[in-house]
Formats: sequence, C-alpha cells, structure tokens
Amino acid sequence: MTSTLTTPDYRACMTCAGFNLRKANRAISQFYDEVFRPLGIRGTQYSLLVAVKLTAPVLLTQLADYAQMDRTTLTRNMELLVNQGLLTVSAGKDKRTRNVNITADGVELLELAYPLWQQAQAKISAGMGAERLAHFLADLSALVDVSQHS
Amino acid sequence: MTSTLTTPDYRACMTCAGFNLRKANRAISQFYDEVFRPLGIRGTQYSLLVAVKLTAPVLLTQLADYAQMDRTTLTRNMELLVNQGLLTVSAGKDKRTRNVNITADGVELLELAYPLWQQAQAKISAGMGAERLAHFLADLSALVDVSQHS
DNA sequence: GCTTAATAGGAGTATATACACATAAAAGGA
DNA sequence: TCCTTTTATGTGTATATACTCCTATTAAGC
Repeated sequence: MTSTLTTPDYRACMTCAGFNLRKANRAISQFYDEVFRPLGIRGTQYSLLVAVKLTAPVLLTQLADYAQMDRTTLTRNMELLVNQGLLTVSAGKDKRTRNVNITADGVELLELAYPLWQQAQAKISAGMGAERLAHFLADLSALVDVSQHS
Repeated sequence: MTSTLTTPDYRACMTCAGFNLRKANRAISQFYDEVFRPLGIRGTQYSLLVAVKLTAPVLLTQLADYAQMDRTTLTRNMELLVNQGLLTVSAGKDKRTRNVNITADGVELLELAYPLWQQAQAKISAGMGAERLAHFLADLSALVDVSQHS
C-alpha cells in the first residue's frame, strides 16, 4: 500500500524543525526586544548596527551576505536606522553601489546597548549552560547548511 | 575600571543567540516555503492548519496558547486561510468567543501537504542526524523556557 | 567599439509578527 | 441587582521578511 492510502499522523508535525524554530524565534525575539526597549531599538536593529560596525564601510550586498539576509530585507531594515541617524548610505565609486556606514550617534547608541546585550547573553548562557549553548549554536549552523543544500 | 570604560568587542555578538536564531529561522522558513510552494501555502500556514486539525473545534485564544503565538498574530495568519476556504471561524456559545475549524478543503490540502512535509523532515533528519535533531529540538525548548523566565 | 551578460540596487506587493488600545460580554462581589 | 473586574476578541500601527519585476551600470566577448 502507498502512503496516500494511510491517514497522516499529524502529531508527528510537533517535531517539525520549522515549526519549533519559528516558535523559539518568536520567544527569543520578544526577549531581546524587551532587553533593548529602554534604548528604543529592537533586537534585529542591534544586530544590524553591530554588523555594520564590524564591516563598515561595506556595500549593501556584502552586508546582506554577511548577515545571510535577503538584500531587499536589509534595505528595508536599514531605512529605519538611516531615518534615526544611526546609519548612512552613500553612493560608491561604482555608480551602482551603495556604501553603508555607521554614524557617531550609531556608535554612541551601540556603546549603551552592548552592556544590555552582554547581560542578556549571560542570562541565556547561565540558564542553558555555556556548553549546551555552544552546541546549540553549532546545531543552528548545521541546520542552515542542511536546508540550503537540499 | 568599569565596563563602560572599555571598548566593546562587538565580535562577541557573532555568538548572540538571537542573531543566530533569526538567521536560522530565515533559512529554514525559506526552505519550508519552497517545499510547500507547489500547493500554494507557506510553512507557517501548514503548521497552522495542522494545529487546527489537531485541536479543532478550538477557541482562538486556546489555539494561540497551543502554538505559543501572539493572539493577534494568529488572527491575521488565520484570516488568509479563512479567505482561501481552508479554515472557518464561527461564534461560540459565549458571545465573546470564536470557534476555529478546518474545512473539508483544508483537510484535503493537508493530505497533499503531509507527504511533502515528511520528505522535508526526512531531509533535515538525514542531514543533521536524527539524534542531533532531537537534541536540537530539546535545546530550542530549553531556550524558550530560559527567555521566558528571565 | 558594440552588443550582450552579469551585477547592484530599488519598488511593489504579500506574509509574519506583536504591541497598544478599544470593545463587548461574562463573572464575581457587595 | 449593580458595580467592578476579568476574559475574549478586534483594530491600528509598526517592524521583519522575501519574492517578483524593474532600471541602471559595469564587465565580457567578439
């Protein structure tokens, strides 16, 4: 008999990697958003500011590769930070390209945000255990690889 | 000296649980969206249909608890499936409540989608190893607990 | 040099997500 | 019964995300 003749056991979907990853992503994103709320930024925005700080001056597409984020998503996310004066986007030599930089205000904000991030990371590390957290991060990376080579 | 006098080492943020979880979430969501694209639904929508199938008839807030999703997010996500005739939302005895159900079309679609999900899950399980995947899911759950009790 | 490819980016649209605020109905207490 | 509180839900708004289609510019072949 073929699988189309059997009734699916949908309870198996409780172990779906996508479902559980999205669930955790929602919880963790809310956690980090709350951490950074006193500074008026979200977790995503902190990560983006850090990425620019570490790579600037950087082209839009290079930054998207670095953060493994869709180029158009990055554009929309950066727009908010540009409007707040935390990032700048300027034309490069190649007239097609855009250079992304972090402003003095952006760096100043990052210096306030970093201790908050450290505390948050410390809570997670303490709660899970440092070794388990390290394994978890490696598993996340492996999962990304598997999903992109299937 | 206090931490405010030292220059932050932003490279440490490459181990940020939030950053890496969001990154993996983007990759995995794209993977599942591609899996279900032939059927015209997204990974999130498959998960939601399964959740309703497993719990129907169910109240909106109960379903939100089950999926650990914000109630208003659920409302918006369901709206799309209701418009496609895959779910129904009807008034309950208590005039405040809404009963969520899956339609015959919804069940029919699920039966086509389930084998696709099985194949996707098998790919991930084979790529990571079943045992590592099981540990990973447990870690995700632990992370959610830590983030919600901090 | 001219034509064609590849590259960098933007805009339109759609879904996923959740916070703040508002409303209606049920439950509980005096 | 009436007042207060709790509960269930909807709406407005904002961010995060990515796909499709489009334009401008550069690089590559001939």
